[in-house]
Amino acid sequence: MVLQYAILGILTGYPLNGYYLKKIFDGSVNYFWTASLSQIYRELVALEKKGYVISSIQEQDDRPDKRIYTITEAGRRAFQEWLINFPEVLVTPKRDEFSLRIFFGSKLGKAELKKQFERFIEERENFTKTMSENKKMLTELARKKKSPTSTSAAKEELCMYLIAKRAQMTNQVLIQWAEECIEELDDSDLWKE
Amino acid sequence: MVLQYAILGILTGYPLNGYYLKKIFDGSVNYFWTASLSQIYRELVALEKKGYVISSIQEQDDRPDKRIYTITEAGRRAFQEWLINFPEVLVTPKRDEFSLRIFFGSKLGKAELKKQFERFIEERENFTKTMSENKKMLTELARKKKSPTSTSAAKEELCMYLIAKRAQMTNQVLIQWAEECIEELDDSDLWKE
DNA sequence: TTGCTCATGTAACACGTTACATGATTGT
DNA sequence: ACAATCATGTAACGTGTTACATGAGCAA
Repeated sequence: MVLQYAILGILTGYPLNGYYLKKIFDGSVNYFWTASLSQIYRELVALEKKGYVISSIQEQDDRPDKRIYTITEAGRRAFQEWLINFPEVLVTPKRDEFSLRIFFGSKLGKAELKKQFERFIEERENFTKTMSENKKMLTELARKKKSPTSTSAAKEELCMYLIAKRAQMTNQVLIQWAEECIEELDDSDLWKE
Repeated sequence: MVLQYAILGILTGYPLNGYYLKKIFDGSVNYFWTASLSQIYRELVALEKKGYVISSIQEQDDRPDKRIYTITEAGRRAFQEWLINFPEVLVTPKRDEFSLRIFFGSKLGKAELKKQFERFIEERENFTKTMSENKKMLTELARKKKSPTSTSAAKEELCMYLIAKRAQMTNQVLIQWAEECIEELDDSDLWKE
């Protein structure tokens, strides 16, 4: 359900094929909602069945043909309705294997634990870089998209900024957390290795 | 897969029935890995098929009978092996409907957006309280559990502390983020309402 | 010549959610 | 009287992952 609305939300801006939709996903929505390509293809088919999108084939000579999905009026209405009905209970299942492993980490060696925290920090620092690259992609896309008025475009930018800020802030605090964990391990004399 | 190891990890400490296992889950692992009761029952059956746990019925007069699951030697080995083989690629799918809705929030009114951020802050503040209550439950449980040595018990406590700290820190930063979002909205003149 | 990107999809399986069924006890 | 807690489970459905199949163009 939620994934379908995420897809509809992206399609309100511009018609897209599944493959490229996934690219946009990876550069934006992906920070808070992940989806695989096969999932996206499946949901696009489901959305077309519902009449929320229509597809058309765009032939290409050098590359494989594209199936372009365009949102319908019914799709726009459905998306708008979903958005307005902000529910009290939201979907927030958590699946963080790293935390789980650290939670049970007492059976791991000190060196191993430290190594994992260091790797974690590295990943988070890479994430910071990836984010700024994605930002470029999104601003490029924003230019392609004709917004009805400049105010609504500015509103969209604000919302994206707020979400990007969240990603940045949590990323930052996680790096700090991991650094403190390493310190904590260094200060601890529970391991003899 | 991961859920099965999470369950095994808990069962290394003490034999439990599904219902109470879920309670412990909600008070600890739940911060980074959620699971429903029916999922836990299903995985316990799967674990027994694999020979990683064995169950026995504990009859009760006043309450329904309990099916107590005890981890086997094979189960302990499987868990230990899983833990040691810290993979490079970890499971971290994201499903955060709140962020998704805010991301597409430009079509929402300013008042509505502010309301949602305020609600978000409230929830986060409740979470802080819940955490400290859970902490009490966990320390009670820790007393029931006989750890082979005091050092390993202390190690376990350290790991739990590190994970609790993570939950606290991210929670804290999310409250700060939401407060800044409200400010940002207040400062903005993009809405006329 | 090996692997990546573009491009679409199917099929099988694994995992997660929701609803249903049952029923005693305890607290408000 | 009503709701919550304790306690276990099944069944149907919805969602997510992984592997497979196909194939051209392009860069190292």
